[in-house]
Formats: sequence, C-alpha cells, structure tokens
Amino acid sequence: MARKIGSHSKITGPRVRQAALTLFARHGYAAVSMRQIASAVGVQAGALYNYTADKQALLFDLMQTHMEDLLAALDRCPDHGDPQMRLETFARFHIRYHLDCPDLVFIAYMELRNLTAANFAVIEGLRRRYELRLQNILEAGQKAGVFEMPDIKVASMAIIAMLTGITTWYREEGRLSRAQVEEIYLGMVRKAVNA
Amino acid sequence: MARKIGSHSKITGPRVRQAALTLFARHGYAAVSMRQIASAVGVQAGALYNYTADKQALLFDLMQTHMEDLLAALDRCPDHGDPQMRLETFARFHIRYHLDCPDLVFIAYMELRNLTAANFAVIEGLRRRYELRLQNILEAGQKAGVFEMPDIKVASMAIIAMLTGITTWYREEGRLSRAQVEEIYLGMVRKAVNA
DNA sequence: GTCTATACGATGATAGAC
DNA sequence: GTCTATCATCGTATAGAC
Repeated sequence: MARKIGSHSKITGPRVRQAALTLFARHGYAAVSMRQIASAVGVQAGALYNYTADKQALLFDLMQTHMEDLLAALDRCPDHGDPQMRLETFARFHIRYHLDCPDLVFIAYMELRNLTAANFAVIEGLRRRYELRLQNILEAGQKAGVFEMPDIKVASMAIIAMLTGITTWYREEGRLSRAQVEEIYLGMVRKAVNA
Repeated sequence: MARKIGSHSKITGPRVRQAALTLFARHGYAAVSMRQIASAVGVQAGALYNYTADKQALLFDLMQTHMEDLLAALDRCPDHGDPQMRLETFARFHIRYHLDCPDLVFIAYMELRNLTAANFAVIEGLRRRYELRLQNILEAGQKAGVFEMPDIKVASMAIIAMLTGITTWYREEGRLSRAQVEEIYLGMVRKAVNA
C-alpha cells in the first residue's frame, strides 16, 4: 500500500470535488468540515488547499460547473421548431438531467445562501438563463396559438418547480420507472399550458 | 434601562424561537451559532439553555410546531363535500399559508437533514399526513368521475411542489398580487387533474 | 503533492455567582 | 433568569519538512 510519489493532482482534484459534492448534498455545506472532506478523500486537511483556494471556492465550482453543464446540455437538444415539440423536449430533458445528478441539483438549490454575494450573482444569472429558455418556448407557443396561459413567467416557474420536485420523492427502486414518471409529468406540463 | 428582576420566560422564550427562526431561515441551521441567537435576543449564550435543551431541540420545536399548525389550519377549512370545491379550498389554503410564513416553510423543507433520525421521523410523518389530505381529495374526485389523472400520488406530489414553489419567487412588492397568483395557480391545479 | 504541526478564533454546552 | 467564566472540541487555513 505504498503511496505513489509524484503528481496526483489529476486524480486527487476530481476526488476532492466528488467527496465535497457527496458530503455537501448529504449534510449541507455549513455542516461539513474540510477535515471531513479530506478524510473521505484519504488525505490530510491541509492537502485540500492544493486543489481549492478555500471551502467557498469548492462550493462555487461545483455549482457553477453544474449550471453551465445544464445549459450546455439543454442547448445540445434538437430544436424541432414546433413549440409543442420544443416543450416536450425541454420537459424530458429537465426530468432526465435532474434525475441523473440529484446531488448537484440539490446543492445548486439548497446552498445558494452559503455563497458570497459575488458568487451568488453568477449562479443566479445562470439560473435565469435556464428559466429564460423555457419562457422563450412558452412565448413562441402562445404566439403560434398552440399554448394558452395567463402569465408566461408564472407558468415557467410553476413548470420548473413541478418537474424539479420529482427529485424529492423519486426512488430508483420505487413503484414507477423513469419512463413512466416522465410520461405522467409530460402530460401535466402539456395540460398546464393547454397544449 | 434597569433590567426587571424575576421571570421573563413567558417573554424571552418566544423571542428565542423567533430569533432562531429568522436566523435559521436566513443562514441555515448549521451556519448559525447559539451566540448569534443570544445576541439577537439580547442575552448571553448561556441563558438560552433556560428555554431549550440544546440547539437541536430549538430546530425541532420550530419544525414540529409549524407542521402541526399547518395540519390543524387545514383541518379548520370548510369541507363542501364536492371534490372540486375541496381541491380549490386546499390549493388556496396551501398558497396563502405558505406565503404567510415563508421562513417556517423554508426551514421545514431545507433543514430536514439537520434533524436527528428520531426527530426526522416525526416531521416526516407529519408531512406524510399533509400529503395524504390532498391524495384523499384527488381520490374522491377520481371516484366521482370529476378528476382524471394517471397516478394519484404523483399528481399530489406535483401539485404540492408546484404550489410550494411560489415561495421561491413571489415578492410582496412584485408585479402580481397574491390574489392574481392564487388564481393563476388554481387554474393550473385544476387543469392538472382535468377538473 | 502530501504530510505533520500549528495558529488562533469559534463552537456547543455547563458551573456557579448574583 | 441571567451573568461571567470556562471546558473541551472543532473550525479554516497556513508553514515548512520530506
């Protein structure tokens, strides 16, 4: 079990982020100590500072990377032009992406208040951009006469809250499969905008 | 400014809980110290332990009282028998109650992981009872043929998530009044179950 | 790059004076 | 019922050996 000498930064760096992710999601940012993270990685607390400026940067990196990945993945989805198809694509994407990385989603939502003001502004901006993607779809559908809703912004927030809520109760071993859940929620999304 | 001699427990007790509520909601349970709470109340940290066994009990009391008040208030709503009316009553109640005490709602949702296992079980039980109230309404409506949905439990979770989500964006000084928001969401709830 | 050692303040909680 | 004083522990972060 002799420890290799030399550079481990390519390996240890990601492991630090992974350990922080898991621990932050489980216990919350403020409740997790650098010593705990170090212990999960198998190094001493001091060694962590080779990979992050401080604890705050660790949290911010996780959240920023997550939000940017989310936006990039959404933009990689095919755009069929038809608002109804675009809404379906958005809903399916949102559900799948959120079920795929529940820890990141959880942190991105729960730990906003533990960000510094400057970091918070960055994450909030990314979140706005994501919400705007859905609002654009709803607007296009309303103009085309295929959606009908009293308020686009409210509808977008309601849809996102509804879909994201899946992560609070869905269990992989549960009664329903992902595909089933996806269909049920897609139906509710369609009905919400009278599609 | 002479401090009154004698019992202040009737006054200080609630002030301790109020300070804890505000601070926990703003910064999170783990990030708030007993000294901060004491400072907000205007006493020394040691004095807090006349009103709570420890920090955990402070959190648990807030959450338990909130959930029990929520259930009791819901049960005080009139029951018109008709499932459509019952659903409307539930939705309006949920929106109003949650907008009335956003701090308690926020804590009850965000601080679940900071509860001990035993305390968590109690709160989780109360939450289940609340969700069951909505499920009962949906079931009655489905049996009466006035609601139609693929899955009652999923529909209940989706509706609750959607409604609770209002607290994340609603601002008293914002573009929409409470009444407007209530009507918009009520419409979406009805459509979600084909009422 | 990781270790040990350490700085130094903050933490939850208690004891005893008043 | 509140204070002051205190305990033991833990917090983040750094310095220097290897």
